[in-house]
Amino acid sequence: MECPNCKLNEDLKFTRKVVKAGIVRGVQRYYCNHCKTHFSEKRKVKIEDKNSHQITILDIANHLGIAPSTVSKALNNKSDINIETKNLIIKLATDLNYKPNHFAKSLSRGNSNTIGVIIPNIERPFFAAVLAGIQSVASKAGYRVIICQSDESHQTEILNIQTLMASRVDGLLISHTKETSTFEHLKIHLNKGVPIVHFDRISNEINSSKITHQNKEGSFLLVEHLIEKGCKRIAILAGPKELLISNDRLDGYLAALNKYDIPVDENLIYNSNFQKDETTKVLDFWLSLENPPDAIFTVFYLNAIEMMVEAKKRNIKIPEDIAFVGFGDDLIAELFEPSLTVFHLFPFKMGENAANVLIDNILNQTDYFPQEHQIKGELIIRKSSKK
Amino acid sequence: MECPNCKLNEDLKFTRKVVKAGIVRGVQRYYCNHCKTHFSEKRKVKIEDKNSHQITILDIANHLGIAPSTVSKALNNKSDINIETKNLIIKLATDLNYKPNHFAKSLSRGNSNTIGVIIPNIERPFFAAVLAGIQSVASKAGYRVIICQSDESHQTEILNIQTLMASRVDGLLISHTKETSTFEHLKIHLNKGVPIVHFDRISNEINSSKITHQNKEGSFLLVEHLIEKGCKRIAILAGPKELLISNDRLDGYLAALNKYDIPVDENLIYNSNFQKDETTKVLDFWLSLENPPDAIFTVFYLNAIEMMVEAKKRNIKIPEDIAFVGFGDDLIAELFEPSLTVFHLFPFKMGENAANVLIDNILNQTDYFPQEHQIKGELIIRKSSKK
DNA sequence: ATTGTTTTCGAAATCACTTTCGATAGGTAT
DNA sequence: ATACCTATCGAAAGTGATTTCGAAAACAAT
Repeated sequence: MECPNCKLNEDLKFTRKVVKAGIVRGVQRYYCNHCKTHFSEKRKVKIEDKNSHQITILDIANHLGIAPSTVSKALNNKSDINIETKNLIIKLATDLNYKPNHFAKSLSRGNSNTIGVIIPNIERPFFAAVLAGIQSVASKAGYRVIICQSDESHQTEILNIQTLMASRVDGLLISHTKETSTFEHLKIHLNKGVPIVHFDRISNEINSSKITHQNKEGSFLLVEHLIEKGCKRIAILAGPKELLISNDRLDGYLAALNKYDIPVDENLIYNSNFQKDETTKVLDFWLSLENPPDAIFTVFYLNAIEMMVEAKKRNIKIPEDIAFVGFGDDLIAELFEPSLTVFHLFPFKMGENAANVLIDNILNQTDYFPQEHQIKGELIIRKSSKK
Repeated sequence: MECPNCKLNEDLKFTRKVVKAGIVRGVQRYYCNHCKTHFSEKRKVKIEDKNSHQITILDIANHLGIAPSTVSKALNNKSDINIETKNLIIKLATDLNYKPNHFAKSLSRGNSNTIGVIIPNIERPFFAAVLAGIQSVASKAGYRVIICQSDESHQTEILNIQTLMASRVDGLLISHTKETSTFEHLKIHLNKGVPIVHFDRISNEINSSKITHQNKEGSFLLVEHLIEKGCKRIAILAGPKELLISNDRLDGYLAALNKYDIPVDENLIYNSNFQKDETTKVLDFWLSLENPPDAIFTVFYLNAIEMMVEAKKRNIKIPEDIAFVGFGDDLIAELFEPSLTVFHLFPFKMGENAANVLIDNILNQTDYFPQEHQIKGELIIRKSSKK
């Protein structure tokens, strides 16, 4: 091994006095006893390094013989700059195909231009549509979107929040899991000043902005429709008691019964966690009653489909024996036979709305106040309730 | 206005000699004629600044009286550090709830720990499931995921790619639009060293890794199944000619006909772009033929459902008059009446596989070679073909 | 000409982290 | 004791932006 220092000084005869001096990160280091200096094997420089160099504001500044700070001003529409130099800089920047480095920008500015979304499950068409709405608004406003799935697990939801906060998102859009009933994990961050917008599965324990459906109104309309069709014993498959929207929908049901003086039968109210095969059991339970229901309202439309499948197996005529209605809509609700009467939701619109509110909150961070919006739905009457 | 400098020196009598000196970024500046110095109104410091201070490696270093570089080594599992100091640092880091700043890390390291995904439409259950698979693998490997939708527009796809590259993603997962037939916009980045993995709608013009279904095999099985059921005139609703997968599926169809010596009738082959109402027109065209088909195979299962809806309106018996089979699967294919015979795909698995390949390519960036995988599918026979 | 005012520019600090590499204390053979 | 070697540490230089603020040129008014 030759000491590069001695070699440079042409003291070649001393290059033998080189000894090893440890290995650091996999590269051998040496010590020269002649010039009393350390050195290590040079790493090979990647060839691509030169090619893949991205244009920086420093490059632009050098080109023009000006300071990087001036370039920054030009590219960020700051007032403190001459219009001519500004145009010059912008022209060169486009010519050179300059792309700002988001990391440097975020590091320096302390924001990320990114919003985080937490949803229970991306494979549910409803949430996919919400996402699409969020994306469309966010990308127009120049925000990137990071999506996390909680998979209906409270623990995962907490982890997701940590991940997103570690990514320094500027704001958070969230729809809670079925399990979530404590909200401390969210409050901490809201208190730190990160705007939070709830959609669909909201929480009232947090002072966040909230986007909801017409949960109560929709239920009311569906049940009222059943009553008008002559149904007297209307069962409801409600959601988990933890979920606010379940209770809202239940309230709508109760309100409709109340308006038409129909007595409430506790046997006909079932709170479900939507476990596998749970709908079948509930259906059989209802069928086993002395006075079985003549209509079934499920708070989640797919459960109505599941129940109709089972009902058909049991030779029950729909809607003659039992009518069905559900909350939410989908192609399958339309094409299934009989097609399902539903309260149709507009998830894409909900996504757009939520993203708009969040971005508004982010921009007015110092003094924003939480907003609450409701997305209108629509009663769609199909065969499953046409007596 | 008092000059802070003179005030400090208690030359209070001179504080009047202050004149305005322009406005910069909205704050008034002044010039003191006594001490010949400029100054501006101090901005109010945000109160939250103190609260929201995130722990940095410098904080840890100061606490322990060591250098930040040492902390960095400890937190990144580098060898060049004593195990005891390392443990000390890690303990303090967890105690202080230290979260690394991704931006600083990315800026310094030159990578982002993020992968980009471009899909035509997040609302298609198939792509949603692929995404779920990608997410699950990526998050386990510590990668964030940014998702873009191309909305089946080639222009949007190009924009998406630019966005993702500007975000410095470490790798790209892409499924092309129906329109995409040129690939220069991708090649540029592949050549710059960004690993690319194609899934589902792949391209053979790029030297990328590719994950596909058993397109040819699946088609073959579906058509063979129809032939075994006695069908003689099998029509195919094929996809756009630009898409490789369309052609693969068409090839499978042709191979099956060929094997069983069934003549190919050009009238029974239709390349569709899946425009609104196109399926109805095609169905009517086929029905108007002298020799109408006794089976229809659609390359996209939803088209089969659409056609069955129309066929039922025309009092055609399924499968007696015409049998139906489709590529891809969904709850609706199972619950529609008659239920649809399909070649079932495993999109979640495809997503997992694609993400694994991409991450592998990223990690072995210097000398990786493109991989090609095929995800197995499954023939599921349902009522629509049970003659 | 003098004084007052605005506009424009750039040097330098900052953001939080990584990486390189010089230095040295301490450990083993000989 | 000497020669050789290893392990560990920290100073310093990036990484690519933004922001602050001093300075001076340019302009305007008296």
